[in-house]
Amino acid sequence: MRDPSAFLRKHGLPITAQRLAVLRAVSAHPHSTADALAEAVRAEIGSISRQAVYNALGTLVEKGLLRRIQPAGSPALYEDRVGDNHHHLICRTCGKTVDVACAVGDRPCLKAADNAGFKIDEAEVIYWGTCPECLPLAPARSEEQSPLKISESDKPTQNPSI
Amino acid sequence: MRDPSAFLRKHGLPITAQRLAVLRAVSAHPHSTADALAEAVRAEIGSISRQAVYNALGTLVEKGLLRRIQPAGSPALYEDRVGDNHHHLICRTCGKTVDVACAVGDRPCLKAADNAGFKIDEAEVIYWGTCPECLPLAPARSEEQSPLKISESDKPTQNPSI
DNA sequence: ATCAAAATATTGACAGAGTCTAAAAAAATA
DNA sequence: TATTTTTTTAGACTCTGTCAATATTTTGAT
Repeated sequence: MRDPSAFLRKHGLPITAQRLAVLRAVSAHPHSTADALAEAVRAEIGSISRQAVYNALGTLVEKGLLRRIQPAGSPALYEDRVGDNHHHLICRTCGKTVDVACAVGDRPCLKAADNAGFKIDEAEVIYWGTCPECLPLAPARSEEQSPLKISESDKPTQNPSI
Repeated sequence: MRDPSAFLRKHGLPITAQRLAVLRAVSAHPHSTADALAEAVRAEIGSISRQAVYNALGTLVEKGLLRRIQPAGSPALYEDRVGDNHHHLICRTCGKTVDVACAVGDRPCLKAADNAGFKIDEAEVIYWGTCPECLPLAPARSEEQSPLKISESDKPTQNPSI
């Protein structure tokens, strides 16, 4: 997004310092939590209320400027890459999240085998696994761990993006 | 699962009334929250603590007898259909959740276009849309609403399964 | 049947993430 | 610049889920 101000204006949204700063923070730190983004914004413009961050993220997601992903066991993450139907690959150990192109092509994921009468508008795909850095640390894995729940002791680098 | 007791024994788990009741509750009300399951169990055996429900669900998921799904914006849901790699279709309006067979086949979802060096162990797919009952209520939809977050006013049938 | 050891259930406090509300402040509009 | 609309702030609150200590139940062997 080249001109965030123009975009906000186009949608009839008042342009505020908070919204612009949140937008820049997401762009600079994709796949970050609301909390991490609030910190990033504070580093840039001094201060912002928690609610203002949630407000900004909420309306920007609603208007389609941002995308919210909510992995199991993790707070919501935000990114500014929208409209290309890409998916995500998340490390169960450190939480690192990377984008992956849709495996099936452009937007075919929207077709379920049987839609049960639903009108489907989104296919959300999350690949769970272990990232290259964490592979040597935890080669074996039992049936399931609570994903993204890192005990304070064995976390290598939480929120590596920010 | 025909004989839950045998299964528990096989895994070295003590057989408790709570675990068996939770198991039956999930079987009777698939795609329910921990809270709803607690209610169902209470209706059957009188009482159970919240923690016991979480404990039972946790260990049963861990042992592979149950599956936990955690849709964005919703508390975790549980089901007893495991091991067949099916996916889910969720109504944004009323939260109704139905099973759908994997569109691509047996377990090919495990292949991402580019695995970025990750060792992928699960592909989680959720189709978001509007169910037949809710379609007439909300024909138009803006870019995104907070999924599964139903304002008290316009919810048709929350937790229809229980 | 009974008893000791191990595991689970209960209870109540606690934590993280997010929402709600009313009042204050800032943008937009005229 | 005055007015109206919208956003921001601050703080209380809710909802899911977890932690920890104690009481209870299962187990397995007598």
